[in-house]
Amino acid sequence: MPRAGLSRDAVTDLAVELVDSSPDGFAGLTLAAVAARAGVAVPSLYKHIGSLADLRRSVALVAVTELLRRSSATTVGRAGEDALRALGREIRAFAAEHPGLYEATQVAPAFDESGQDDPASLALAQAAVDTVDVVGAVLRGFGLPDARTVDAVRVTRAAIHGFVELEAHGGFGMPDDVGRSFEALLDVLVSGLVTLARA
Amino acid sequence: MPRAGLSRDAVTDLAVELVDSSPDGFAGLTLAAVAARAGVAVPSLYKHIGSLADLRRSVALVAVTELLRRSSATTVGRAGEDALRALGREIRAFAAEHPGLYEATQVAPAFDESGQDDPASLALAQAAVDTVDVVGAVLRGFGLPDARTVDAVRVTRAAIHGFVELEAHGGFGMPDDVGRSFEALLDVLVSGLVTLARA
DNA sequence: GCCCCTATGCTAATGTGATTAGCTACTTTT
DNA sequence: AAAAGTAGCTAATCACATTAGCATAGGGGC
Repeated sequence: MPRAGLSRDAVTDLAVELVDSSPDGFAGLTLAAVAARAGVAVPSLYKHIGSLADLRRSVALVAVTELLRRSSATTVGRAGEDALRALGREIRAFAAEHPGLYEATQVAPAFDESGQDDPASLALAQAAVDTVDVVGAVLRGFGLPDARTVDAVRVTRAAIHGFVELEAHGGFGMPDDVGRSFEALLDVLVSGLVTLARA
Repeated sequence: MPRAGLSRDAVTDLAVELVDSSPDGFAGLTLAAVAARAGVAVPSLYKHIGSLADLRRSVALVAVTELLRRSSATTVGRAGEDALRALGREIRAFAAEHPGLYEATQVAPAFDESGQDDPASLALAQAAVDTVDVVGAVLRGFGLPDARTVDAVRVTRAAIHGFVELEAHGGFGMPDDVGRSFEALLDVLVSGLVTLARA
């Protein structure tokens, strides 16, 4: 029996491909499906990953890392309203191109109450924090009072995430152009944040 | 063997209770768990429901119907900004009191491409439309041009849903008061929609 | 009050998926 | 070339959904 030459990264890569090509998205991530792609029996995967939950977190780390990369890339050299609009569009584009990965972006790290958190979960938590920090940096240009910054970051994340989620799950039944509605969301966000900064 | 006296509604009610009390929320809805609560063997449930997916949609119908009821109740007699704030707070409160049901609210009706949609799915779709219509009615008070109404409804739904989702899934890591951030979301929404109406 | 019929419950069996245990053989190290 | 570790395998177990087929409870008709 020849070896398949797998590794943790190789398995994760297969899982990432699967998640974005499966009609079930992130929920379609099963060990059976990954093993089939790898040309290997299901239990063989356990030589490289600890469990399905572990693999899910690996995929989540890839997802958050990529979202962070794109978020950073699109906002460097921009400020204020310009940066916020670019960030919003980039997140929406990421979700459109990688629906499974976008879902994975919401996976929580494993909290081990014994304090023995695994490194992958720590990395995932850190990447998530970094991604939120990008939003904070983008909002610096709005001149919000320090006491309101956390609120503004939450509002921004909520608005963009909510839109992308509803869009991805077919939550918009009307035939009207969704891209236009997203621009309206950005308009509302920009003018609302400007008002919030004045309060 | 005495009969358990089940019915479609009784099974759905048990499922509704389960979904809100299970730590796994809507994902914790399994036939095994429902059967245990009913004091019945798992296959017995099939006398009352068609499948797990069918039961999920039944729960979703209960959830959307209740959300619709509360949304309507809290907005009657209010208008404009007042109505929008009340609606937002009510949806957030519903999600806090019934996390499982709030999740269920996002379940899509079954689309049978043969055109043979079952009545439960039609009812679910109708209830969902009615719920979105409440948002539309609330926004009437903002004097938006007709061409912008759909955008505004989408923006409003996205913002509120996104916030509630992130909050429910522990997406807000900072220790700052989340209720205050939600009020900020409503502030941003109100001032943003007013601006949108002027554009 | 008795019989029949249907609805509601059951057990048994199948399929999918995750996980663990234990075996074997490839590949690298010494 | 032997030793050692690693990466694959099969077999078995567990949870859950689903289907098939059986038994009976309990109400409607006589």
